[in-house]
Amino acid sequence: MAQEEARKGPWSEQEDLQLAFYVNLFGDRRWDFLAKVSGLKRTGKSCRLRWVNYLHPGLKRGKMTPQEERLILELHSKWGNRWSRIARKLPGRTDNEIKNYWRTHMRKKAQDDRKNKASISPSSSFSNCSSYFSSNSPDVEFMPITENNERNFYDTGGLLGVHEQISLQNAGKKKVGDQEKGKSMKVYSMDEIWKDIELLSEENDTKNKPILPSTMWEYCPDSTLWMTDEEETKMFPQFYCLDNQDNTFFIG
DNA sequence: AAATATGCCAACCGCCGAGGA
DNA sequence: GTCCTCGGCGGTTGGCATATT
Repeated sequence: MAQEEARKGPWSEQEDLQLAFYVNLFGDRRWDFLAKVSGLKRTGKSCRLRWVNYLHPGLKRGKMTPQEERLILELHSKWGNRWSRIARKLPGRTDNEIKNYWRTHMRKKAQDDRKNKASISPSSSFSNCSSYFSSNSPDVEFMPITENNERNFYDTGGLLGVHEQISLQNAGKKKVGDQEKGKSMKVYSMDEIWKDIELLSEENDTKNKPILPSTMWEYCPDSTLWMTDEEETKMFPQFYCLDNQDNTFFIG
């Protein structure tokens, strides 16, 4: 079968909404499936990346704190470029973010070191790092997570509803910042959600592309879609939940 | 004010391992 | 045991924003 050419490049807000909606519906595991079901002309990989690095509700934005910097330095000296592993110890930070951070800041630091070395004594840039730890640093494990209890950041389940977060992102135009995470359940009507999507499709001039596949279920050959409430709750700790009585969505 | 350099970040690419057929 | 698909990971690149000259 001739696969349609996958879309590449920056994601539109409409695509983000679409992806977030379907991730909340089906969970964040089967990315190929999600890519198909959602009607997005993206690869599963691309969807996963977008979710993990940008749309995930638990994401922290903004500058690294000194504690985070210290932790990155320490973990990198321990594990090297195992960014995903390091990221697991920094809740809300992605491997990509840490990788980028390391590249820019450490490159700069290395340059500075080189300058310093020229004037002081010869030493590796890491000896510099270790002195950084020993000095003024309290316990580096400021976020104690045991190996067993290690929560994979990529698992679905953040504090902020996707719709809420995307709205915030739209309001703040990309830079989410350290906004207060949603502490209470928020209720959206179907109309609100779809209005958002419709607005976006108008803005982006999507030329009447359907947001949803004609019948969603034709993409769901898999019995896992029919789970008990309990199973579903476990799998999707946070999702849109349709209230039949007043036709609203809960995000919880 | 314009040109250039640098910083930052999103996204792609290719490789690898796990799991299923 | 082999092949295939998919997800995850690390490296890299491209483009936009900001700073500097």
